[in-house]
Amino acid sequence: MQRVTIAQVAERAGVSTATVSRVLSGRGPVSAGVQRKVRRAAEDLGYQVNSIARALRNSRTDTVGMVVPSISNPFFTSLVESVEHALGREGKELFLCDARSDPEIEARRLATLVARSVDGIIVSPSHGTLSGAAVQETADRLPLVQLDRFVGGTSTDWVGVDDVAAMRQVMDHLHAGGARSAAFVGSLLTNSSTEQRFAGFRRRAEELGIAVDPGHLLLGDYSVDWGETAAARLFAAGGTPPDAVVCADDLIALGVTRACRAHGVDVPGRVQVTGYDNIEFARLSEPALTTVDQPRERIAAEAVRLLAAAAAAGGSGGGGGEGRGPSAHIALVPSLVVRDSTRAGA
Amino acid sequence: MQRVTIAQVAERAGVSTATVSRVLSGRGPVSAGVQRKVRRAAEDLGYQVNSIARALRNSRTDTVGMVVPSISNPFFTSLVESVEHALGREGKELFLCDARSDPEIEARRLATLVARSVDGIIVSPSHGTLSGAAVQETADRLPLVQLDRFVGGTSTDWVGVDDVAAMRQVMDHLHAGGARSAAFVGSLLTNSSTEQRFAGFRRRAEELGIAVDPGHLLLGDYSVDWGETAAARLFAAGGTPPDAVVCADDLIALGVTRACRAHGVDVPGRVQVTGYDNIEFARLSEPALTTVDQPRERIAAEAVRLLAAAAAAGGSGGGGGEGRGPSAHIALVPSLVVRDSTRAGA
DNA sequence: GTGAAAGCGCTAACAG
DNA sequence: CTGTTAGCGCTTTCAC
Repeated sequence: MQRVTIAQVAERAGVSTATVSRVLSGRGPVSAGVQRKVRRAAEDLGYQVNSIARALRNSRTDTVGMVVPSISNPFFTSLVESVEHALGREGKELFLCDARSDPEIEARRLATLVARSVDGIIVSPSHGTLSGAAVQETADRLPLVQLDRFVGGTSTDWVGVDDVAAMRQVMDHLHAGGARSAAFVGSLLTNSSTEQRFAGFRRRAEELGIAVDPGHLLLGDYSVDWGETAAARLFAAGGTPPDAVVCADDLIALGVTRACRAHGVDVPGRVQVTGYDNIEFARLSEPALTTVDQPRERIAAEAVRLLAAAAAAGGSGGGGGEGRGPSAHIALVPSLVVRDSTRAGA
Repeated sequence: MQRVTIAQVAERAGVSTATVSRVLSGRGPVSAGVQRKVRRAAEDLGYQVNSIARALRNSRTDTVGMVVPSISNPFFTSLVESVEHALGREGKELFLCDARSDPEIEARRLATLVARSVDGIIVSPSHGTLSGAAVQETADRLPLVQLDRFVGGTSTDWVGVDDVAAMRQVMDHLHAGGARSAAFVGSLLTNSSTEQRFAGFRRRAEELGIAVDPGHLLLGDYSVDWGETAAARLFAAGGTPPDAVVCADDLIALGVTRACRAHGVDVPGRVQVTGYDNIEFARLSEPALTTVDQPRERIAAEAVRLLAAAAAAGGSGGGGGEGRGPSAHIALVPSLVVRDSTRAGA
């Protein structure tokens, strides 16, 4: 099965390849008659552009690369969906890569995307520092936007939510529900999400006079398993359990509520639990999770917009030294979704 | 930021572009000394291959395209992970597309992948008939393997599980747990998964003498919402609810158990519930779901193997008329995972 | 309005 | 062992 080329279409239509190209890409003046002939010939032969050749010629692939820490985390898949959606409106494709939460794999993926000449890259870096070098290097070569998470010491655009503001809402809600002490369960402080959320948690807890036992800061990873483990630790015999458990994401919160069920700890009666992200399964757990809803569609739309702007403003780097002005940091305000894992305010 | 080309490396190393190419792609004999010089130069300049140019020249992209019905279904994302993993071992990349369960979008995605000259395509067709034309057309141009779901009337390789055998296990287990009547909740019979699972359900129910009320066959879509809706219907006042609810996938089953909880129907006391796929959340629901575990890693590995074989056997078509022998249909046997949503056998 | 021709970056003959 | 050269399929000046 040989692929049909522009040359064959040209021959069949009795014109030059230049004309065929003009017709098919809709650029340049071609008489109506010739147009029809060419289209006809292309149709008959089942012609399809060879986007590789086109890309080589145009040095544009109409493809955007996206790298996420984990494709099995529903939050990221929904973010991917939103980005794909937003890109579709611009006639661009998405090339998706999973970094498996490993900065090395992530670096390789980024390099691959550069080699493939994608038009731009959207990345949610898996590590707050170790991802830095690769992200910066990539950003020096291509338009790049960080999404959700970001990495320190780089000068690229970023879109995400205001974690600190979100945590303020969470803590206020828990406080209104009677919480006077709280625990925080997150991942190791090696990515911006956890860092920011933890910072927001700690600050507002202090302001509200909510007690935080140093032993009640449990850092592991973003997984249900870790949530279960952490909860088991919190409610182990001996210590004094907190009134509330604030989780850095929904997966952890799902694990925590599950462990509470298993250990006969009433949620929200004995302890209130909150998540973050509002993944679909958050509403399905028993009890349904109170969580922070991230405006994915808007995050995605902004990211795509920034990427387009960067591309228009001239090939490389998002912000830093050359070219465009300083990089944009867009923090959207998320909203609290109150369900059954917390107590309604007084 | 101009990209470094092979020519610049050649100049810096004082050799020809051909030599550089030979060194960098590891083909052809080059003296050790020159090798070092070239690598050095490439390193200094930060050279990276332009895979677009390479692809145009080689007509090989080392990229495989994958199209799934829905990237937000955890089963498919885990399949994607497995496939990516398997491809990684062959030094190939994955280009992932989401068809949003729409055969038209699916057809466009397939066309795009062809235009992009991927080396092969792995697709789980969203529709049992409407996906047919596009899949066949694509298979005529490129090596293609169907995964999990398949479409009728095509002649391509396929890898998945034996749904009928799986359903036999499910029904036997329910029967042993005392079920004498059962309902089936699935998607519309427009994809092979539901079709096969339904066929398996119906056949074994008959053989075991399990009663199936015609009103207890509920077909909607693969979603939690539909599961909830269906369950509400089954337990609505008036009818006689079944002893067991067999669901065509875990999302549906999650919805069903949730609705049961909401309506105070005891699972598995009053009604047993089973899922299919064994997604991560299956074990988290209350009660944890009994379900069918699909051997994703093996499915993925087989698919990649078949694709490689097809590619080796000569460019196009998976099986059909020309070239290779008849197409392979590989049905792996899945295993039942018994948890708390069913009653242990007598 | 249309054609001829150059060239994107790379690799594979073919010479030497 | 290494260099020269042609050309993958497409777009785009530059002539006519």
